[in-house]
Amino acid sequence: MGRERTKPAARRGGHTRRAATIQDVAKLAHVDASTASRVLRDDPRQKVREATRERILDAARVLDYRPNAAAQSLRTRRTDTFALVIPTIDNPGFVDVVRGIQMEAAEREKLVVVVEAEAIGADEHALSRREELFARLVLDGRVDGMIVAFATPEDRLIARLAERSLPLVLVNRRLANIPNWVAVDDVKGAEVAVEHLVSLGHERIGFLGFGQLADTAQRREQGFRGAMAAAKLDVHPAWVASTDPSKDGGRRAVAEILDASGGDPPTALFSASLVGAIGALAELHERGVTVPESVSLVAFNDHEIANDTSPPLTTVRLPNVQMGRQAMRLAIDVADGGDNSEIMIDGPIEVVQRASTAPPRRSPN
Amino acid sequence: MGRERTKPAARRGGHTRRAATIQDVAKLAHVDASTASRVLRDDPRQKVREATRERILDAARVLDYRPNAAAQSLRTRRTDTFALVIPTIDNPGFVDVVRGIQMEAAEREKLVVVVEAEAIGADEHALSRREELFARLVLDGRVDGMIVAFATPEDRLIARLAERSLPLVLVNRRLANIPNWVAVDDVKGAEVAVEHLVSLGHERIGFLGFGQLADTAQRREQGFRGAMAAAKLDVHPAWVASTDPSKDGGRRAVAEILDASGGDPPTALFSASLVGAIGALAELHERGVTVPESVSLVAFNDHEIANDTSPPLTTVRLPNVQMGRQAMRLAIDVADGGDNSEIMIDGPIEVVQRASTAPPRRSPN
DNA sequence: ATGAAAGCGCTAACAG
DNA sequence: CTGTTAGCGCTTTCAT
Repeated sequence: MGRERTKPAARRGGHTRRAATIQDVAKLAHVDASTASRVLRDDPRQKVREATRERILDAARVLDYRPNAAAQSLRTRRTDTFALVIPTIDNPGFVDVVRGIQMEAAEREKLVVVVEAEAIGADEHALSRREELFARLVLDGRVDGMIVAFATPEDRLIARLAERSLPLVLVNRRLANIPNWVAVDDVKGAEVAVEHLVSLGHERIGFLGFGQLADTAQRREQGFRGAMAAAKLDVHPAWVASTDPSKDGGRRAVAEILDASGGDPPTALFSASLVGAIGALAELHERGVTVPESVSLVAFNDHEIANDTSPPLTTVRLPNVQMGRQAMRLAIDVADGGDNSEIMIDGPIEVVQRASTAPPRRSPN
Repeated sequence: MGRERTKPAARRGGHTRRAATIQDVAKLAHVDASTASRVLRDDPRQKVREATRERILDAARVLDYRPNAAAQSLRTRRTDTFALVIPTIDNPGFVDVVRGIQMEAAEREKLVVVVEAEAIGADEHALSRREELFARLVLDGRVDGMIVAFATPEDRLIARLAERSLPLVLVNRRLANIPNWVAVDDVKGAEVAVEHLVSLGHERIGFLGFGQLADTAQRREQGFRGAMAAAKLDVHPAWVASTDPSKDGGRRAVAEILDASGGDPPTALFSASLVGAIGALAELHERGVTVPESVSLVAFNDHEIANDTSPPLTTVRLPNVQMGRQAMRLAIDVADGGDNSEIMIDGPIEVVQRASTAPPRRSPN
């Protein structure tokens, strides 16, 4: 690691004039601070004469007044800030959800602290560091609530947070003892994928599962099996593989199925994960199995990246942005003392047809 | 937008017992709050008898004491929190930088608020909403400083922030009047890319430029031209195109070059952006131009996604994680009253050879 | 080595 | 309709 070329510089980074306080505003407007406070937050419970209000507003404008967040939250015990915990930023499956959360937050004038759990590290000290960080966020009153997305159920942290009975919302994950969650309909998503393949004429359909520990994984498999049964199709045990939700996991899952099914491979595969499908594609390509000619592939969750693989991947798009928005709303509600709730997003679930799915080569009939 | 299936639930989301304050700790340890404070922050300037210290520490442990962040920062005027502003989370070029920033922050026990500028919206009210959000972050004392990454120079916001002389660090962007920046060596990165192509035997090399307004874009072009000159190669004007840094921009840039160069197209292209290169690849594919047989393509900035295109993209990898870490360090330094500095990251810059580059078909000689 | 006292900037009863 | 008072939880002189 090279030494950087540094050019120390001119001025110091210090602030200039001290920021105006509400006292300053009050003084300038010839009123008491409490009156200024009422006007500035337009407190609905208290009437203020129009002339006074004007004077205060003017004063605030003149002084460029900004309320001090620390003082405000020390007093009110609210920060208008929420923590969002995700495993990593670098997963196409998360992007829309994060976006939805941030959009909703922006509109409701809340701040979002994104904590990337993986960034905290994976060494031996990482776990305690992570706990420490969570503790600081939550227990020190820096946030009004917490949104945990795509958590791994192993995570003891969630359990510990739940104990604290701090407003906590789970996204796309349901856990015993955590009363608040928002999820998309994984079962239906999987069904839609299978129905797409069936409508193309496939009858021998395999399943690439990921992260068995996550409840979403189980529901996707359940949806898969349900749709297969509904279509009166058998699920050959050798056509089902489960690994971890990564590109490499996708490769291994495909390898497993291909190796195990011998001369009797499926004509189509449903991957319960988009990154997994990308890995699967790579493995198929390496083995000379053409897509979609020899085997069709459809993945759960859509993202622009599906356009860039070869062939472009057919996917099932879930209402992820909506899920994010709803999660943020729920977090705000709960922080405001609202009731807990369990929310299943009822948005559109649709196939985004690209080039990786086609009728099976020898259309069975 | 369908109504969600909501199941309101059991308990309310309220907290349980009130958190212990430093007063509680002090009382339990039979000392004054000020003494407790000294021990708990292990203030180096003040000696405390070992026995007393133990008692206080024990009390804190027993009560599970956590300092209240708001009170602390109201008093000390520090939040140990920094804002990170990025255009969007969904850009492979940003991932490593964000990761670096977060890692460094975790190690230095700082919190990072990630603000995704795009998430704030693009409608007519978005700009003012964005300004408002920035204002709240920065001016309300919620953060000790701000890291702005990949900013678009148009952004008036930065200028306004600079006026406030709040600790502000630019990442991968240099702007007049902003004294703090951290950047990788774009010029060298571009040179390395060109040298790679030259070493393969290419002499007719085109340039896909992006986002002319950004200074990085200019430096990459400058590196390109410099390396071409150094290799005594001409840059045909028709081989240079500049669009916006998006997939579609990449498509258009390629189209432009192919259309303009007629029967005399370049044998290799250097794309100053990874997403741009992905678009370029798509356009080439659509036009039946094979990569790398008909034209080689190398992109600035590496990311795993480069493995998933077809063919996999050769890239130049910059020390982006290092840049992120350094940015965080600088932000902390400046917030601590340290001197401003301009830092050029001096890390490894290397070609990641994949399948999109090869010697030109008819090796010139 | 420890305690007493003051105050950061704001809001929320309570008076008037 | 507006002012007075008190205090959120913490740190920091200043005494002792």
